[in-house]
Amino acid sequence: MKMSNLYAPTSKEAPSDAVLASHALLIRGGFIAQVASGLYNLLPLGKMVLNNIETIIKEELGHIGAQEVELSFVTPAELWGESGRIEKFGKELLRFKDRKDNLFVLGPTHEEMMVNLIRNKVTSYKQLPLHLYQIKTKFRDEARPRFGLMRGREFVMQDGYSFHQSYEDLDHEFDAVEASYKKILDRLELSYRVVEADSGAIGGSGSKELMVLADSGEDTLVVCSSCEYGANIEAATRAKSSIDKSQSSIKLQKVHTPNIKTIDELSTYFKTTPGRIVKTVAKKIIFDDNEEIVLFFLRGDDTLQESKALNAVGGLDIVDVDEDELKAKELSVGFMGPMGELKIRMIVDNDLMSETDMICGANEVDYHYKGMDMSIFKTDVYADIIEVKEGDKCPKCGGVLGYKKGIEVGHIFKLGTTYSKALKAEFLNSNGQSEFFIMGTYGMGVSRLIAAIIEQHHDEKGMIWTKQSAPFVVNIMVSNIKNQEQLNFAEQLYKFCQKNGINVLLDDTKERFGYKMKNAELIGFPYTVIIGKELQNGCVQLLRRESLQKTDIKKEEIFDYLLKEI
RNA sequence: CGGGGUGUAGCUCAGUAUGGUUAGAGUACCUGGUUUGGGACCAGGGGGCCGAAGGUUCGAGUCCUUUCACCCCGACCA
Repeated sequence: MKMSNLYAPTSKEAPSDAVLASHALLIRGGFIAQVASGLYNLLPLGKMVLNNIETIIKEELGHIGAQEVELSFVTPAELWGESGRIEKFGKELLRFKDRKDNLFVLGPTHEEMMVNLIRNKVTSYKQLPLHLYQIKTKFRDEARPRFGLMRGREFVMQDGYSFHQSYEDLDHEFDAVEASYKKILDRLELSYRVVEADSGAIGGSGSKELMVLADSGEDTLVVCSSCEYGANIEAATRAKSSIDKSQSSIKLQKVHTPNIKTIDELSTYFKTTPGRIVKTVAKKIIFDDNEEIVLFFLRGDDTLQESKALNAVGGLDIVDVDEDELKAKELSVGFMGPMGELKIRMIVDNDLMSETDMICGANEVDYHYKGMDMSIFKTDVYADIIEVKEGDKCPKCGGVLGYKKGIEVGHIFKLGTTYSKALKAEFLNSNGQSEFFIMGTYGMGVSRLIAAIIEQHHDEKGMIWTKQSAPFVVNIMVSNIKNQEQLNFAEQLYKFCQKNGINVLLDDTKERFGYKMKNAELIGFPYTVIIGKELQNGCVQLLRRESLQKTDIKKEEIFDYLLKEI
């Protein structure tokens, strides 16, 4: 490819609405162009990078026996009715009707379609396991698309679905996909972490996310500094805290605490640590057909993790409660607690189990109890509902936990029979009995990976592509194309690269040296061979994008040098 | 869906508080010339329904009403 033919409109200035480096650089480098909110056109350079990533994914998934298919982007709404997700997905599903007035949905993910593809066709355990995947445009009408390719409404995803006759077999495939996904990220030279994820309302027996580490990431991860443990903050756990519990014989006692409401005020007043105070958090939980106020109890120095809280009660949504609603339940802010005849559902954090000598609200203005014993609760109200803090102890090794930010580029999920049941997809086992398929689902955000790579590989001058993702690995730059000697040598090297399978671009534009250099740095070719004034001394220069170091190389040696280096 | 912000040349933005020549700059683009190792210089040139609709006024980019789009924070996100 010659630069003079390449459609890559670059610009010096960043678009005013780009916040993330990846977003700004992709636009400045002429990789993408925005169409509307969350919709982007991929230009030649962007498409090349996407192709490169897809090639790696296909190679790696091929190694574990997954087969590529391509399902229709337009999907019949009936299927979404069968699984019940037409309601659950809500407005995120883009619906429309065809000329015959049939309702359709643009596919946001393809569980239903994939189950439909194999049901009544895969009918025997002898045909299992089966892993089918596709790399395909998805559409989700997100409430708030943002950050360029990071969170678009239309995006490219690799989505795989596996079918099994046993959970052991699913576990096997799950591990194989994890290994395969890690290989893909390794080849893209990304630094990442595999973390435990919230399985959410769908349930299932396990779910992991692959997180590319970047400060700009939208997810908060809890990671251990001394072992491999990592989890999304929505799913992270910790070792039980070791609060000193020396005294246990103190009797329950009501204490006048005039206008003392906050955990800080209470710990000062009682001369104790926040960890010995029971914090009461009231939330409204939305269910399918009703809503309910629930009290959550946790240590004063902990905070409620809303996803965990929601999972603990099995609701759809968790929202704040206003003071009037609390008063209607005879609760008052600052003095709420578990004591008394409250007809309210209560959930207690695991960490409080079997504690004694705690302080809690008395459900009476200006009063608290001390000497409270947690044994008043039955064990079935306990759940893990706290948000792990930095500095907490690792549940695996006891090491120190800290936060990191991550970009979710992959999610693997043991689905079980959720969809096969809903869509009545069965096979006959070796005893001739009918069983639902046990499924796994695996997704990787291909277009998001473009952004993720840049978030991890860029500097103030531009993008820094890795060899496997770069649109072109070598850029041959002719300093002055009016110089016939330079041009001739460049053409010679260009042809040599092409013949030897090196992905090469020849910058034969009429621009001046400075312009070409800035452009090469912006686009981020891993290597640029500068053919310029040093040629008269028999030398060319090799610029490495990552270090920005220029090395003089004898012109007759550059050929072998490139072959060796790339 | 709540809160905030912005729409003027391809791009980045002035101009709008206080209405008044033909709406500006930088950059990009075209032509000619000079330059040629870090986004060059000189001269000339093209490019605007001032987001859209309605209104007030002798007169609207500027004031009023409605509306649309885009961005940010939050909620949401298999």
